[in-house]
Amino acid sequence: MLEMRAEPCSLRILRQNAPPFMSTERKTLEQRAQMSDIERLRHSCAHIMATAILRIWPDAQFAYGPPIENGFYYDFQMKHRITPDDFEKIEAEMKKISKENQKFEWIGISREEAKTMAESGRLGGLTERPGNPSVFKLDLIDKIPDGEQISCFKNGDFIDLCAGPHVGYSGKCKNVKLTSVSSSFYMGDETKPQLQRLYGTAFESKEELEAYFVRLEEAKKRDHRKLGKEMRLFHIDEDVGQGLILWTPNGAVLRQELQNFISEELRKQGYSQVFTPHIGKLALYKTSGHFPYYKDAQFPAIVEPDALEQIAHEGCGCAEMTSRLDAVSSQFANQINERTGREVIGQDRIMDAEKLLDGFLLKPMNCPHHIKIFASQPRSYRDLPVRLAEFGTVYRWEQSGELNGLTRVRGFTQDDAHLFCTEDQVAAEVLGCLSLVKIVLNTLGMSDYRVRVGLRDPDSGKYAGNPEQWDRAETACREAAKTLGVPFTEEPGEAAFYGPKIDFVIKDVIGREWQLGTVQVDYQLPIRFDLSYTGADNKPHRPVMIHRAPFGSMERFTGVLIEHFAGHFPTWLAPEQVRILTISEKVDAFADDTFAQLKAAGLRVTLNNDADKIGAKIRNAQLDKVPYMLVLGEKEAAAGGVAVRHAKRGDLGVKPIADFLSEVTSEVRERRL
RNA sequence: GCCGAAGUAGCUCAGAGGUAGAGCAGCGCAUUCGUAAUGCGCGGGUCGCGGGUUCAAUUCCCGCCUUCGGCUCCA
Repeated sequence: MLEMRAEPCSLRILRQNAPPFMSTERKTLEQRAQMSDIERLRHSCAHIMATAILRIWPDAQFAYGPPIENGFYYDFQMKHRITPDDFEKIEAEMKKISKENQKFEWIGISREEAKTMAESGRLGGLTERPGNPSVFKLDLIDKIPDGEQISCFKNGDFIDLCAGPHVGYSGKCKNVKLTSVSSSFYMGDETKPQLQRLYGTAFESKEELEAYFVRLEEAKKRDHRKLGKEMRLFHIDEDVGQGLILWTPNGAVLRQELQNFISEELRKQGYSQVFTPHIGKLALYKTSGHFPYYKDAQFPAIVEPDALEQIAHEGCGCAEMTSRLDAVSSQFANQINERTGREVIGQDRIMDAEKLLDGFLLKPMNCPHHIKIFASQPRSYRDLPVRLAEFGTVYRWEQSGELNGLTRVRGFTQDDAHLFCTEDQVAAEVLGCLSLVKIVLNTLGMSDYRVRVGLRDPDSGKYAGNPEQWDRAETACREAAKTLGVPFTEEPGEAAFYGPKIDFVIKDVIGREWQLGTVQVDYQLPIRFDLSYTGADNKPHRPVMIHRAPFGSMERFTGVLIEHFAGHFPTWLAPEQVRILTISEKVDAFADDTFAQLKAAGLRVTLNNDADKIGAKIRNAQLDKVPYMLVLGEKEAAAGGVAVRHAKRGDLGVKPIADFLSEVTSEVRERRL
């Protein structure tokens, strides 16, 4: 699961969840016993796959082979590198093993016996393998707590360290298919050996197996990267840079409509729109605490031309420049440490003021800018809450291997806002944020989501702020989550160190989960920036900050949305809402007139008066996923009507233009699905 | 960043040590047609980039870039 480190600030960017099965933690025996039938089957398939691999490559050393959501895998190490060309051979061997109908037998052994078997290479092998000890099994044995029964399973000649459970006989495992091969680190640890990971899937019946691959094919058809290209929604260009999205005209319409929608809701909820630049001084992020702690995840600092010339003149090297950029003055350090009441900036970062280098940073988040807007004038308790909203573009240096279409990018625009309020207002404001998220998701028909409430770990002392404050904020989050009417889970230890949070995890139509929106309560940044407002008692008070983003980012949300609708956007979002299709040149004038009327009504309409036949024009419009097609021929011209065809609902018959216009414009205005 | 695979026309893809081909899209001409493809013709590629081997490289080798599948990461 996601690890929540002590972060100084803010909107955790919305990431796909690590699937729960990635955890290599040992399961308890009780958890094992709860394995479902299908998991049991797939886990047994992993053993059969290992057996097959060993028959072909006897040197293979196996590590860990669990069932996963849609199948199973086994991690192993061997000289031969598996490629998809090997799948057929391995599958054939697996089928053979299934036919042999080997019994899965449980064997309980002592720790000593287990170690002896592992050292001889017998454990996780078909025979003893002198000189090739089962290194991973040895390590796994060491991880089994003292006193716990060491459990093995044997099928045919293959004996594996395994807590089970398994199916009775390998004959059950016949509907199996290998799906992909990749690599992984032992125990998910980058410093440990890199293993080959072979994935497969298995089902009880042949029909289910086939249906699974059909579903996969369907899923591929709605991949936002494929649809994005086909529908010309966005483009990523090598010369611009990886992970940097170019929103093409069609995609820009989609994004603009989404932003208009959010903006309308924000106005209703009393937000103020702001604009801030894409960069800010390094000192700003030193105050917030983001620099240099997250340096690896940021684009490098931008140094002013004069300063650059100066240090070049001084013969300053890269390493020195970096440390001069990272450092702070003792005055700065004292100030921050005093405000927070802890030594958040160590002595090692302090440098003489004249050696310090300042520069700019492409903003990795918007909060510091919004904080400075809040702090730009004296604030009274009567002004609160102050709600500052911005579609703020941020830049983060994501690892190249992580980039993915619209869902993982290096520059993205958050539908961001920061709320500054009194302690007493936190509950109501969190509630307001959640209702906004709910409106957004409902409007888009995304009903399949769940909510995670991240609370503090009661046993940890890492949290900033006082316990009473935390209790109130956590209660506020919990109560707010309850009002959503959707299942939510409370996850202790998942809070940010500066405050509790609520994350929205959205399922797309295929069932994949994505973390999008988030609401976070923050007690820490107001302290670091020494924010205050004047209370009714005429004394300064510390405001509480709330970070929130219902979409998360325009990029990721759009990506999810494309897949959610499979490209068939509701009319209000469709880049092209209506296409007029003429049957022959004889109706060109009528078509022009109709086109002008729809255009005047504010619809995004195009006219296809090519010499193609009507069947071809309809086909093209269908493929372009245009919601409404108006077929115009001599009949319609004579009657002053339009023959309406909807991309999903088919032929809707002929109706007067005025009727069609009022229907579609109200559909768009109401943002109907 | 790590492991593996891939990159040929706008798109989907075929091909092979002797400087490339299909379908769709585009353009032109003909057709004037009633709810998912009218016909004929034409244009279009430094075969991702840079080196090397060779008489000859898009093809073989090396490096790089990008994409894909994972891993790791994800303020």
